[in-house]
Amino acid sequence: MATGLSGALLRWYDAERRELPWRRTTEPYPVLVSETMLQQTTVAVVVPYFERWMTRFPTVESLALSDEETVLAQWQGLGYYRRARSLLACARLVVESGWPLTFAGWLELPGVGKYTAGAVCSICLGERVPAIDGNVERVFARVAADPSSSLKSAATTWARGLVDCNRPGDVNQALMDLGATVCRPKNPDCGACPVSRFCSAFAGGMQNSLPTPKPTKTVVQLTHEYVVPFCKGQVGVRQFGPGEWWAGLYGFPARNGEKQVTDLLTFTHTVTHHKVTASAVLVRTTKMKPHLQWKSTCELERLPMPAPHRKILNSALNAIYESGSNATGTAKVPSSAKK
DNA sequence: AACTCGGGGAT
DNA sequence: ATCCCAGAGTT
Repeated sequence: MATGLSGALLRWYDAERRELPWRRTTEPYPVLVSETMLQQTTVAVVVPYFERWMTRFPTVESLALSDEETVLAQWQGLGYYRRARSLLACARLVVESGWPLTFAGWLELPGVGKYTAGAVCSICLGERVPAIDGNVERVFARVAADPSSSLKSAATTWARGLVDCNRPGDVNQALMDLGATVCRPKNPDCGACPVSRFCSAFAGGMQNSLPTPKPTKTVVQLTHEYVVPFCKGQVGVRQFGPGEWWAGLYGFPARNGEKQVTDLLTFTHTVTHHKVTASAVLVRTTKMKPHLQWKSTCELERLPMPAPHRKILNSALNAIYESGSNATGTAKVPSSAKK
């Protein structure tokens, strides 16, 4: 029987926990998929990706037998595409050698760091190891009223004591649920908090000034102009190379002085500390430039593209189908071209 | 320790 | 517009 803070936390968790699709099981495969998707990504965004992924790759064997492009296509739009490659590599290692049975074994898998190893081991194996994410760091900073700018080490020591019980996986997930729904970054709901009586920040009325905010990085402004080449019903794309953003994924080439263009759209997207103002134009050509890969709309659906380029593609397909609507008015925008 | 790597939702 | 999210890997 857990007592004190962890006991109050678990009682709250049993009553208030979020019902999430990956919480229906403690099998390592779905748990690893969810934990990988959740790295630096919000729960609401992950849920539909997780459901689709488990339908497309229901078992670790089915994932291991897939090719990288198919895997990346399932991941497209989630960002941090290294995670998808790591997950594929994990699947192949696991099919070869079996699931790791210890924290140290999990740490050796690609894309599995201390957080993910702790989460999977505690949830699937019942190992008493902490899982320190941004939520847990924030909860710790407030409970301990710790103003430090580097909380990882102290939060780990603190959480090690909390998970030393019969339900380490639930303690870890309870801390994250608490951080996500009650001990929020802004305006924490201390009135609804099950551990407020253990919280030093609450006692001192400092919950809104902890944790200490990190210095903001300066944002670099960039402008990217893209061209969507169109020829005989096919679209020209290129694969991003090593060292480029979105290496290995597909998208559109930079505009290079093309005339006779159709304006498509202008929008901004943010890549870490870069703010890019992107614009794209459509160019209808009569020759398929050989340095590009020419794809039908059907093939484009299955191609892994980062979100901004998928957005450009959809805009281009809309423009093409509008101008190409025939006398019978039967031309339709493919469902994949909807926003 | 500092940096890269995506994208989106909440405020 | 800013913050920050169930972080990991590299330099």
